Amino acid sequence: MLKTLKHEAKADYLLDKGIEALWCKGYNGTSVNDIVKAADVPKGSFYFYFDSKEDFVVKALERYFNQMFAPGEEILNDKTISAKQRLINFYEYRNKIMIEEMCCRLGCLGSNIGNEMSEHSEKIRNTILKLETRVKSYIVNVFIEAQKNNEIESKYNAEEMVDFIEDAGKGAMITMKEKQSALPLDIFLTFVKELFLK
Amino acid sequence: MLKTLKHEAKADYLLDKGIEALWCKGYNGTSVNDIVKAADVPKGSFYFYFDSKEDFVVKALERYFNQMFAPGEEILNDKTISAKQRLINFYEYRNKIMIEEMCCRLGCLGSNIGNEMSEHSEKIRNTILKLETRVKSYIVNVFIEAQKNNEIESKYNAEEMVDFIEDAGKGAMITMKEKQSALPLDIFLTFVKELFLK
DNA sequence: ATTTACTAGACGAGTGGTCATATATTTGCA
DNA sequence: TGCAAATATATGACCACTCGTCTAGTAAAT
Repeated sequence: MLKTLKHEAKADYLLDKGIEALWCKGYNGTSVNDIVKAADVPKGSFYFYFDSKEDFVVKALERYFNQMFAPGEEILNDKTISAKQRLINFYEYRNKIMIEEMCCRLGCLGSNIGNEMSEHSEKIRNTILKLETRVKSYIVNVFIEAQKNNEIESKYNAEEMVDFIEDAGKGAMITMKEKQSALPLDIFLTFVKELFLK
Repeated sequence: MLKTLKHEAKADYLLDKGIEALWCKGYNGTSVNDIVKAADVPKGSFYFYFDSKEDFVVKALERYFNQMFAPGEEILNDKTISAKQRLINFYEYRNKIMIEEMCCRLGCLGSNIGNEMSEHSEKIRNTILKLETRVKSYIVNVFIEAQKNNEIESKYNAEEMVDFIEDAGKGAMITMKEKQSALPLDIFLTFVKELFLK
């Protein structure tokens, strides 16, 4: 039991170091060597903790989503604040993370890898699909709550509207990287609020 | 002069074959070998026609945008049709291309490579920025025309709104790849029309 | 004969992945 | 409790292959 915990701790350490590299350089741009060097772990150990590079990336994505979404989940669940405001706070928080912490250069690991690998690995594609669906369901719930409270126009299908907004956010992050500017995220937020207004 | 034409024709041929591979597998997923094999050209020739892989990709992006945007430009410039309808036709056309021709699996070469390489190659980043800016300016012009005709709500800044819509389209293409479904593009179009309505 | 167009194949570095061997750590039993 | 047997973890050399690039050369045109 203790050894299992130690095992998991080291695997997580490798994942954390690997996430940094993957986030910046993508799947094909990141080698197993990059990961073990960053973690200062011998190459052979990598394959003791993970079956393959693909397996590593699947687990990295799961860890990334769980870590990144935890604060967002809290924001969305804070019942002391109106549903609509929670949505706005959530998107503002996410923008802030992308701008400040990552200097407009990295975007979202999930959509980076999703864009690069969906066509080439079913395991990775399905992992991202599953994780994004989970995040989206939280947002949709708050969205529906806001519609019930008449804070957001209720003629729209909540699922579809959240899909659209999430996609607009994904695209804004690509343009953010291309322009090395936070402007696309600002514009994104402006129009999200606009859509809520209807 | 003749040899220059031949030279250019062969370079273009390599570009066309390379675009296919790049589109599907990205920058780091596509090797120089992949390109020369697809074109059935000896490997050594590659560096006779291009300075480097990076140089090749810059030229591939330019060729891709010029080829892909030509029909779109015609649609946007067809003065027999109202400005607003031209915009809708343009986005419908683009969706159709992405869905039918590419089976929801490839997305846009520009934003694929932009997402993968912006952080790692200034040449590629600036090329994509330049090409996307050119496309966007055409759209903005038609957008402004539609606003002048009162076909589209004119309280919005045209540049910003087109930025937002273009980003929403980029993101929808990522999700399309992840889901292997055209639905994200359909939702995108629905909300674009909705935004126009205001 | 000289210049120009083109190509084969080698170069060193790096790829994902394997494996034999070595060392801790835990376990079952005396 | 002591200790051997079993298990878990660590290590880096090594595999076959691919990477982007370049040099030295052949083929073709002038």
